[in-house]
Parts: sequence; C-alpha cells; structure tokens
Amino acid sequence: MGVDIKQLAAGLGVSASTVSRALNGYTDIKAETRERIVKRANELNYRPNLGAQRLAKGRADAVGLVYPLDNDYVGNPKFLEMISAFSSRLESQGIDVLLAASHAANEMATYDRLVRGGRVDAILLANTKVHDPRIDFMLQTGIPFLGYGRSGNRMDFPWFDFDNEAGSRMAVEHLASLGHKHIAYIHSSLEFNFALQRHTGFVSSMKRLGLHVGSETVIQGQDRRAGYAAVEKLMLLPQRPSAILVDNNIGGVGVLHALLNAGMVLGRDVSVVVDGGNPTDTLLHQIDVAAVMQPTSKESGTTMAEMLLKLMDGSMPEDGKHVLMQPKYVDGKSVGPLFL
Amino acid sequence: MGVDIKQLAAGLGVSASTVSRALNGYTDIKAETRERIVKRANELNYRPNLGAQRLAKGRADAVGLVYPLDNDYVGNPKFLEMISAFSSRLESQGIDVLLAASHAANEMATYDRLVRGGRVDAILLANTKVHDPRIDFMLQTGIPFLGYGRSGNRMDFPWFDFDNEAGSRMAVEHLASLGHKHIAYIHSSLEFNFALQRHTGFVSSMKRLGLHVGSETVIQGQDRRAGYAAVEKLMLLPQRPSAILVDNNIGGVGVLHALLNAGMVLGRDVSVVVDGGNPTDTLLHQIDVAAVMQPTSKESGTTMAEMLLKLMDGSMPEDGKHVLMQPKYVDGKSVGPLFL
DNA sequence: ATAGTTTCCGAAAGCGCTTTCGGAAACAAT
DNA sequence: ATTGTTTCCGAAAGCGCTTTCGGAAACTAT
Repeated sequence: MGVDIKQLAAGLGVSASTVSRALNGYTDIKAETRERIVKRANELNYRPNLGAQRLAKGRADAVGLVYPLDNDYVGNPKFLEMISAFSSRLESQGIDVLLAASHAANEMATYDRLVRGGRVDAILLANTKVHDPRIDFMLQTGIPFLGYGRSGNRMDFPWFDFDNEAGSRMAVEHLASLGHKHIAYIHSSLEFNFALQRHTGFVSSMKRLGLHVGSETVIQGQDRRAGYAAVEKLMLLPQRPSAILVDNNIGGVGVLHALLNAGMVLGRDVSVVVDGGNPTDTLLHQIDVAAVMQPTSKESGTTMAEMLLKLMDGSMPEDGKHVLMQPKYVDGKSVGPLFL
Repeated sequence: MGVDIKQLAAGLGVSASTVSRALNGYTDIKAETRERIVKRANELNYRPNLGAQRLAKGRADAVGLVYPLDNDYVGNPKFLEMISAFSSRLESQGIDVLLAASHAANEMATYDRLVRGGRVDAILLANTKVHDPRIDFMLQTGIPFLGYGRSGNRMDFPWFDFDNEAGSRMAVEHLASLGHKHIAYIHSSLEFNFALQRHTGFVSSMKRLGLHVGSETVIQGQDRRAGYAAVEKLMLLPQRPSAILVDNNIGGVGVLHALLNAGMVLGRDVSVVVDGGNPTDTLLHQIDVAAVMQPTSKESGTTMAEMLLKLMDGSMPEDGKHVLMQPKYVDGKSVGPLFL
C-alpha cells in the first residue's frame, strides 16, 4: 500500500500528530508547516487508512442499505436509479453506501451485523411494510435510520414517502369526472405500505363518490405477468370495467400489454391510469399513458441522502423527520371519457 | 452500542485476549472455557467491532463495486440482479459490498479512495471498455480485482465475460440458414467491450457467409428510444432488411415495439434476434422472441463472487483467471424463414 | 529584563480488536 | 520428588490514526 502517517511524518521531521492535525484542519498549526505537510502528502499521494480513522473517530462513515432480495424491488429500475442518486450524494460527503443483499429470512441478522458491528452509522430502510419489525429493531438500537416509506401511520421514526392516498384519489376523481363508474384496481401485495395506502385511497375515494368497489374488479398483480393475467380476468366479467387503475408501473406494463393484445383501444374502449408510472420507464412510451407521477427517483434518492446526513449529525429538526411528497396526475391518451 | 470485548471478558473473569481466541477458533483454549465464553457472548449479543477487527487484521472484509452512473447500466434490471447474487454470495463469507456511485469524470478518484484508503480488499470492475484506464490503475495498485467483461484482448488481468463474438455468430448463422441476406444490426456504443465484440462477431460472420454489411443497416441504438428510432430509419430504406439483430435487450424492446407499431408480423415480415435477451426480461414475453442467451445474472454474480474470493485469498489458479461463458441461441417465433 | 501570553508542536493515551510470547498450572514420565 | 511436557491463559504490543494535554519557544507588554 502507500505511505502511512508515520512515514509521512518522519520524512518531514515532524510528529504523526502534527501531520494529523495539519490534515484535519486544526488551527494550532503554523501555516507554513501545514503547507509543507499538505504538499508532501500530495506528492506521496498519502491516503489515510479509513479503517484506522474510523476506529479513532468512532464513526463508520458509511450507511447501510439492506437490499430486499425477495420482492419486486429487484429489477425495478426506479429503485436502482434511487440508489444511484442516494449514494452519489453521500459520496460527496465521503460516506460510503454499504449494500447488503439479504433474504427476508435473515434480514434482521444482516441489520444486526451492520449496526452492532459498527459498520455503518445509519441505515436506509427500504421497502417498508405495514407491520415492519425492522423498525422496532432499529429504534431499539438507537442508530439513526430513515424509512423509505411509512409503516402504517407510525410517526415514531423518520421517513420519506409519497402521499399514496392522494395519488389514488386524484386518479379516481379524474376518471369519475369523465363518467367512469366501473373502475377496476390492480395492486401489489397489501403487506407493503405503499400498496395498502394506495388501495385505501382508491377504496375511500370510490365510496365517497358513491361508486361501487366490486370484489372481482380489485385484483392483486404486482408484476408484469400478474398484471397481464389480471386483465384477462377482467375481460371475462359480464360487466367489464371501463377504466383501470394500476398501483405500480411494473404491473402496469403487463396490464397495458394485455389490453393491447386484446385489441382494445386505450382511452376509448378502456381507460388506464398507472400509479408510479413514468412514461420513460414504461417501455410503452409511445402509448402516452396517463399516470400518477411520483417525484423522480433521483430527487428521492438525493432527498433521502440529505435527511440521513442530518439525522447522523444530529441537526435534524423535529419537523423535518417526515417528508411527504405530493404526486401529480399527468393526463395521457390512455384515458378518455366513458363511451356508452 | 453493545458490549465490547473488555466488558465481556471482565464479566467472565478472563482476559480480552482469551475471549478473542475463543471466538476466533484458536485451539489453545480449554473446551469448557470456550463454551462459557461463546455462551455468554450470545447472551450478551456481543458483536465485535468490525472496524477494529479489520484494523487489527489488516483486512477490510469488503469489496468495492464502482457503479457506473453515466451509462445504460443504470436501470438495467439484469445488472441489479447480478449485484444481488454477487453480494449475497459474498455476504455468506462476511464480506461486504461497498457500492460507490460515481460519474465517469471522477471515477478514478473513487477507486483511489476505496483502494488506497484500505476500504476494500478487492474490486469488481464493471462495464469494461475497449480501452480502459481503470485496469491499468488497478494493476498498478496491486489490489485484487476482477473485470466484469474483457478489455480488448488483454489477458493480463482476471475477467469474467461472455463469448460475445460467438453469440453474434450463432445469430447470424441461424438467420442466414433461413435465407436472410439483408440483416440489420443495432448496437450499443462501441467503446464498450461487449458491444465491440458483438459487432465484430456480426461483421465477420456476415463477411464469412458472403453477406453484405450495409453502412445504413448498422445503427447505434442502445436504449429503448434509440432502438425504436433505429427501426424507423430502417423502414425508410429502399431495401429493407429482412432480419434484425440487436446487441442488447434494452434496445431490443424498443426495436420490437417499433416493428409492432409499424404493423409488422414478427417472424414473417421481419425476423428479430435479441442478444442478451431473456424472455422474462423483455416486457414482451407474450411475443416469443428469439435470443442469444447469456447465463443468468444470478449465475454470473455468484461466479464472479467466487472468483473474487479466490483472488483475495490467493488461491486462484493461473488457469482460472479468465472465465468465458458460452451463450446459447434460443429460437423463437420472432424468427422465420425469408419470404420472397 | 521580567512576567504574562500566545503560538506551535510532540508525547502519550486511546479507539477495540488480534496475535505473539512467555509463563503458570496441570499433567506425565522417570 | 524431580524433571520434562502439555495445556491453557494473561500481558503486551501493535494495527494507523485522532485528540487531549502540557510544555517549549516565541512573542508582547511593562
């Protein structure tokens, strides 16, 4: 490896502690000495051993991201985008992102290893569920953490989330305003928090508008295949829905495909809104799909990185611990008025 | 945090060094003492501080993965899958994966930080280019590393790769055997190694079969949009190609879409083969697409993890440093004989 | 010239663990 | 009972850095 602090110090005829202070911005150093040290450090391309630095400082300069292997985040390009922005922001502070893949079965063990082993200073808890034991675990450890998503209506931990109910409401209200009464809903597993909230938003908005929520028109289908299959079921119904709301963009692709394959003209024979949909992400961007849009993954990742930084250095104000982003309804040709 | 080794030792009336040896499998410990220590450690949920452990051992127990932010790996679900398998395998050895997002501009700085700072023991170098300065840098540092992909025909560093030329050859030969003579080729940027090799494989196979490679039928288009646009160009040609080979599955989706939108019947009006295509990955799995299949991302990730482990512990045999996986041609309905 | 300040730096302890080394205790052999 | 072996464990040094503390040197004020 390269030179260590002792060699650097010896070469300059000063002590290691002087080098350390010079390099770490202490003021009790003669300007000239500091310059000499900095200059030499650069010449020798000195890099402090981060492990030693962290041990001495008692910080890890790393945040953990336990990557959920068992669900549909795998392969979700948006998640990857979010991670990119997230780690990019943290890197600028010299903080590493430790990726720990884990299966649900030993997820807690992974957290334990990371947190208790002092490997990370904080954790990003992705993919929150309605009931999420990881949150209690983290609260108990006392390590700063941020939920990427809420958990039920708990307010006792910091989170970043989208206003999922509002998104569903917007979609339903828009469809209803066009005359649609039979609106189907295709959703992800309701153990995930976002799914339950979007579902709640859908059901409550429908009821408020006096529309019927049929048990056979609310179907689970979070991946492409399931989205496709869900539509096939809907097609067989005596009373076909005139509109469909899908709670995630992965399933949405399957839904759109199934409809196109069945020869339906979007926006005329059937209207479709995709939640979490982003035209550049659905591979069908030629089909101008109406969508409930969340902030970009990049924005989310950056925001979460900044929240985590504040949580770590203790500068997070009480009212900054919960960030709820507002979705937007973006109209598209996949939606049209009800034809009788 | 939890208890440290001293507290554990004090509670048992032994020294810290005894605890350390007991927990690290040394033999000069009475069995009974070891059991007592292990039992107590579990009770107290003792977790050694990994930073301290690493400093003492001089290892980092982590491998770095510099994540390329500037290219189409971002959002490539296959890459994410690979990472999952990769980190999952390493985690079972107690090795962390450090994800460092970086823009091409300061990528070397990131490597430097990771490697020189002793933060990682090894690096996975993803997304290799034909000329790749990162490889020289890594060779010079002396840190073990593995290329996810070759670089030109260099053999002076360990890599894992697919036989890209062979894949193209298989596709071309199959298409030619069905009578196709005008075969278009849509490819990623040729600065990437895999792209150049697939391109080389395409061109050389065409020439060997006496087929003409038209400059207007070889088009760059690595993402969906570009794939779509490439097809639009092809459609305007006086002599339309009867077959298309796409060098990546992301662009392939755009290509397929464009063709379908143009009302073409796949396998009759035009034949399409997608390299790197995996039916479950193209969102068009209803359309049985012919593909050059690489080993699954999972398999790749696991294999690379194992290669890296061997490189780290010095047990890598000379002939194990280069792994070339063979692709397979998998036929599909998107390919058919030439209609005159 | 003396005392009081300020500036600058080195010594040393410490971060939490590992690992070598030596020696006490227990055992075996004579 | 003496010596030789083993078995087991503690002391101590060290990993590479940070940070406190105290003191020497240089400066200021009188």
